[in-house]
Amino acid sequence: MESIQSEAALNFCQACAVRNRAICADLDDEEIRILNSIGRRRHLEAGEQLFWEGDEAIVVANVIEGLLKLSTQTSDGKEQILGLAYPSDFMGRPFGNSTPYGVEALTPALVCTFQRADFDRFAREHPKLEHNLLERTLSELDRTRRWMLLLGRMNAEQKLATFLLDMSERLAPKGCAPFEQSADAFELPLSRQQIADVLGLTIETVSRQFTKFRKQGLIDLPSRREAVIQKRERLEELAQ
Amino acid sequence: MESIQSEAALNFCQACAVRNRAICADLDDEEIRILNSIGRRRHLEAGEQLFWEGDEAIVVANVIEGLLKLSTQTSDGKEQILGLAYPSDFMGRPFGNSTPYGVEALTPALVCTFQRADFDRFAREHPKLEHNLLERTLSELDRTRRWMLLLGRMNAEQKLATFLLDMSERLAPKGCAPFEQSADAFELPLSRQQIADVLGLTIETVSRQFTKFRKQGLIDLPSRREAVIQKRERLEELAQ
DNA sequence: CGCAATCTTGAGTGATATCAACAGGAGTGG
DNA sequence: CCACTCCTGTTGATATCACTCAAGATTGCG
Repeated sequence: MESIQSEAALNFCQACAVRNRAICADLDDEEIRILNSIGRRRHLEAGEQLFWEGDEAIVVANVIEGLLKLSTQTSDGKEQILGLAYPSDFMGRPFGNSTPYGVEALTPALVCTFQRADFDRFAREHPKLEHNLLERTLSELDRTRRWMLLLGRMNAEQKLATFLLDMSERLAPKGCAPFEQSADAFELPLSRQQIADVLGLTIETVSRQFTKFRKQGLIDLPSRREAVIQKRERLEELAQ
Repeated sequence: MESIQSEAALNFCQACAVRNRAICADLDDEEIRILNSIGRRRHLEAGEQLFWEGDEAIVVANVIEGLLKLSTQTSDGKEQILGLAYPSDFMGRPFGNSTPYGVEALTPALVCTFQRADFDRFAREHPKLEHNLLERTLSELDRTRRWMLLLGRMNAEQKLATFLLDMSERLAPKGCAPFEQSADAFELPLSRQQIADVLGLTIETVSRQFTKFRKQGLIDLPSRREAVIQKRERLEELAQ
């Protein structure tokens, strides 16, 4: 088992779909070999939990495929989704004692996990990786702060318009080939309740806003899990 | 002028109040000397702006003394405060093109600024500093995400209770001497409007909640800019 | 003392939450 | 193929919390 793992090690990372975008980008072969030896791939079903809020921070992970949510809740059980993790995103809390949020797969997902102790040690010895992680963390902080404006100062209409535009942008690059997949039609990887938990609303308010947008011809909803943006400019005006 | 600056260089940082807590902690004398040569101290009056949202990200800075706010606004002018910067905190966007938030001093402040290009170059050459910055950014991201729960899922009462407890905690270590300053009585460095902008509320709602807490005996308000926590446990229950 | 800025309080409104009923699909078993 | 159920989402009725608008009160300052 051990030898199979190490033999396959290089191929694993080399063939990795996010090899050039994740924090392991720009590492040399030797570094990749080490990283590979301490990382483990893991499949998750939709709905499966990768870590729980308040866990001892034992594990960190990279997303290879799929979509996951980071979330927390008030003591009376209201949930707030703190962010979504797309392929190449990093999850978990290095250099810390506990994971301050739970992580759950929204779609079937493939992640690359590391024991935090291993990861921390490797990171401290490899500034290039720490630099990549720093850039990623700074971007994530910017994105999170932008979301604070949404949560604190936008009404339901602005929130949903912003959400739809954000999703269409983030889900589009999937087919980043020459024939780029239309960003206007996409599958919603979140349920209405989860959308509500992202936007700080209730499921009923989200549903009503969807209906309103549909009746105004801004969007179409072929099914519960599909959305089509029909008047992007108008949505952009609403989102501002 | 130039020579005075470089002569005084070492002393500047060595005498710095946040020397051991800011991202420059643990740097050796030579590193400190370089950092000092590229940094400039700057005083800010309360209300003075250090950078504007959307600025080209030309400058980054460390807080030495005072309190500053990071904020952004919707296109219709509603403000959201994204965070407060206390002594030893880092502000600005290294490795990026524009500062995604404005920074304004809430009290008279002393900051240590760097041209971003200088800072970026120094950081990339000094992993220790990048590591410090990474740890700080990770903590800030955790804190920001916790605030998302407040903005998205708490009511006005929970928000203000959380705010008061947070302030009392963050302002307390000022007198971190043996005779620690009481955390229960503190000066509010924010106006009612600014508190509203932190909490995603209106000034009237904040004012009403203050009055309610005062009438319930949870807090005292000796003046507009002072608060005294009288029933901390009760506030903690409300904040959850 | 008077003015301006900030804060507080009041009254009324409105957006979103809450509670409740219903609708539509997907899966299951007869 | 059709009933049945479960789950998710939609729609309606009502309540409530926070916002808005407006008027005073307090504070600081020249």
